[in-house]
Amino acid sequence: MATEPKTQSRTGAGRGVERYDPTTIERRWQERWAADGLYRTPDNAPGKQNRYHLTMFPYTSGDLHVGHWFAKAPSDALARYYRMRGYNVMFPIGFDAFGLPAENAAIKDGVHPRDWTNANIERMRGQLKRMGAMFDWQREVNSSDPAYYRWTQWWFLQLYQRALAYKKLAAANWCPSCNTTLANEQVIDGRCERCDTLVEQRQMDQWFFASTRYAEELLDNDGLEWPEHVKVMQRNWIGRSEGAEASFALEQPAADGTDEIRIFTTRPDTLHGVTFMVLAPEHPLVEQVTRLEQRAAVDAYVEQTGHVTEIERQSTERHKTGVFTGAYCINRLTGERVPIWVGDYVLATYGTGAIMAVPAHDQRDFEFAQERGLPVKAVIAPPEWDGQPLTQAYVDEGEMVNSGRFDGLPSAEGNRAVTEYLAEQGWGGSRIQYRLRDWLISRQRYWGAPIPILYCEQCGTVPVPEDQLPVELPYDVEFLPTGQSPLALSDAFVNTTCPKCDGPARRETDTMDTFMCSSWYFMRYADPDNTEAPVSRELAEAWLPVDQYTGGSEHAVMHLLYARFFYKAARDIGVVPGNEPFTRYFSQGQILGPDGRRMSKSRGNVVAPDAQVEKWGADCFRAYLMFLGPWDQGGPYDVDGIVGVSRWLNRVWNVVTDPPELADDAVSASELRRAAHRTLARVTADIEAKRFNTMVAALMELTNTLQRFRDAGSADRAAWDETVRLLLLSLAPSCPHIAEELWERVSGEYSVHVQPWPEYEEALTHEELVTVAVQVNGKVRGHIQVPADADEAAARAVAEAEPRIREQLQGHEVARVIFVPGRLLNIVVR
RNA sequence: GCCGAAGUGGCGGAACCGGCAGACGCGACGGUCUCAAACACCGUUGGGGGCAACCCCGUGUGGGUUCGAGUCCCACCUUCGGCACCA
Repeated sequence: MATEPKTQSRTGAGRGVERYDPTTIERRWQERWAADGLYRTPDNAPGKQNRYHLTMFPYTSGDLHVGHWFAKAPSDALARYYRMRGYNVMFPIGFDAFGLPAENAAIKDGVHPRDWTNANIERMRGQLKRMGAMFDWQREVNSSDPAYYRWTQWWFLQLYQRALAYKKLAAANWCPSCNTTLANEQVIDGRCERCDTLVEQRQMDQWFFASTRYAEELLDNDGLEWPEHVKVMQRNWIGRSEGAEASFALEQPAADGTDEIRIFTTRPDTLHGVTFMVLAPEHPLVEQVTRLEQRAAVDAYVEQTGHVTEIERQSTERHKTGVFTGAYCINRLTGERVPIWVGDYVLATYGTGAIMAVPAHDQRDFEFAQERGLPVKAVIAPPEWDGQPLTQAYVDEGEMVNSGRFDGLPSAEGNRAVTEYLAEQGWGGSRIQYRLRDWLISRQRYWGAPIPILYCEQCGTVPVPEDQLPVELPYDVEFLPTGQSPLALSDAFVNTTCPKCDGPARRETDTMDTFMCSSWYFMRYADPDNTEAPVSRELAEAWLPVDQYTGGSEHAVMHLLYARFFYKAARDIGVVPGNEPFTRYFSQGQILGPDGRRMSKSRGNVVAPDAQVEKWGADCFRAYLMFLGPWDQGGPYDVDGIVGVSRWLNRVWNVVTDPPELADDAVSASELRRAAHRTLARVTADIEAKRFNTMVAALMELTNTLQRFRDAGSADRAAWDETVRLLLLSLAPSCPHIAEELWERVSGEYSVHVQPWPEYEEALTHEELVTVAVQVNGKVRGHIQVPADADEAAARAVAEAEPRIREQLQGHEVARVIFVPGRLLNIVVR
């Protein structure tokens, strides 16, 4: 039992027991668990099934915030529960250690990104350990460690070999504040996801991953046990459209021999209604087709649209600008001559970067045509159309008119017929288009994994041979706020020799998007020290895919989509089993400041977890975060509410360490055991459904029941012991320290965390006597006590014996009786 | 504009399949212990009425289905999240 000197409680407890002191017991157990390797997870545990639980690894910002606790504490409770359920559970942790803030700190404060990051890891590791989670620290990964990013580079080479990584010159999202390019997913409302700066477009030679090649497979997420809204967001992001591609003949072929404009449309049934074409300003044909007399106007327009920010350009409010090129093409279906315009409402990056404009049946084309007096030709008849010119675009389906041989067909059939006809004639055919763009991974920054490519004067683009990995980041570089990557300024890094011809070569100076590091970190946990491969096939099969992933929904279309793409590529490379990285995913809500707004230093509403832990203890803080509300909702952190959880844990402590007089007592035996088993049933169901708030409430109720018996002075010995035992076991996942301490005191055993999860007795989860509400005409008029298995006749007999009920029934005729066993009796009278 | 989620006491929230609305907490109020306090302990706490047993009203708004609706259906309002010239 307890070995340290007992401190006397103050007046309140009044019973001369030792007080609950979370700080002391939490430190002691954390040390003991670490010393014993209690949370080391073997790759194979005889007789146990492996189960992989994962919480997103934190970015090394320097301090854990309440959000980290909110994400990780319930996730830990879940992992601990499955461990008690008999699984060999892996619950690893590591650090997402590459990224911009480290480099910005270097520029601002003169600290090297590596030192800054490592110091942060050191601090965060301590904070994470204070949480008392069952992390297996021997599996820790650090994405900025050369032993890790060597494999990030290896992955790049595998993708390169399979032509899944390629370099192209394209308009890229450029954040002028971060001085780097961004992937599409990292631009939110035209602004940088990190720093909120307006994003510009720049033509740049950049590395991409061909994620669109997996678009169809990524779209298929039905089988995943993920929140529906996340699956919907991903489907919308991928944005599959079925339609047709069609070729329009240029009236005069371009200088380079191009003789057509290709467009994508989802409405081939409107092809006869084309009255003009629009090219995106970036479209290569703009330069080619523009006629002499329009050149000045077109050049000025293209120049001007280059200065429009992406957010302005994409605003639907903005009126549609454009300029005529002077050139024409031919609608092959009608032989009509169609003018070619340039307009920035057409996006260069979607479809072919050119559209056929059908003002009669597209709102945007209609607006464009109206302003310029371009003709509107109706080819789909609106219902009850009188043949008069349209005053607005009719965008719904209808019957084809003015469409020659296709007249009379409804839109759906028309789409098919026109597409087939285009294919027959060699003018196009059916096509599927995605909104998803290939993933731009080049970053013009230092603190990331260097792209393992070099450029040789003789051999061109040469991948760094695998045995020469990692391409290490040089430590000794200058961090200047020039907008140039320090790598580009480092001669020692840039200048190298070609592995093919031994001639002089220059290294690629861009680094990889840090989302690349986080796309495979969960594989590395399975085999963190492997020097031959990112993960061995054997261990990949032992652990992957992840059984339960938890993290914030801000990653719904970034990390989670990239990781899915990456896993499919890894599967095709032969490294991992299965098709999806995360079988189950749960997205927790966001914890806000006490004022209901996002916590931020500038708002002064940041709650520091360290202070909460110091004041209340880790168990209390963990349980309070679980108790706040539904985990997937999040919400404001109410600093005053935690005292309720603290009082509860004190009650748990007091009731367990200072039991009442114990004897044989049939009444308390029955009541206690029923309460215990009912609670266990609730807690079990709640944990599995991740309803931690009601789980804590159930545990509080059981504690209150125990306390009631303690205050009464006596209880049945066996039932009391059983109830305390069940309370501590079901408390263990959420409050591991106090559960361990009290478990040792009552049972003398170690550790509560290796105990099997108890089974409840079904029969004990129901009451023997139940209270049934008695209604007359749907209004509650009284309550009766009946045996749980009483039938309608029995319940009615008891009810009608009640004076109040009899009074209500007097003078009325019973029309109907509804009986819900164990709950309610409703007597309907006339 | 489109898609998704949600509106319940002073506050966070609970209520499995349509069956006693407000579990569990916070706060507030009253009390105990204390020189005094508290993160100690006990009690009360949706609103209104009644001395009382009790009665009436009440889950964003308006309608509907039902013996019975927070829960189902229709319309609307509000809030939050996502997407937004994607042809």
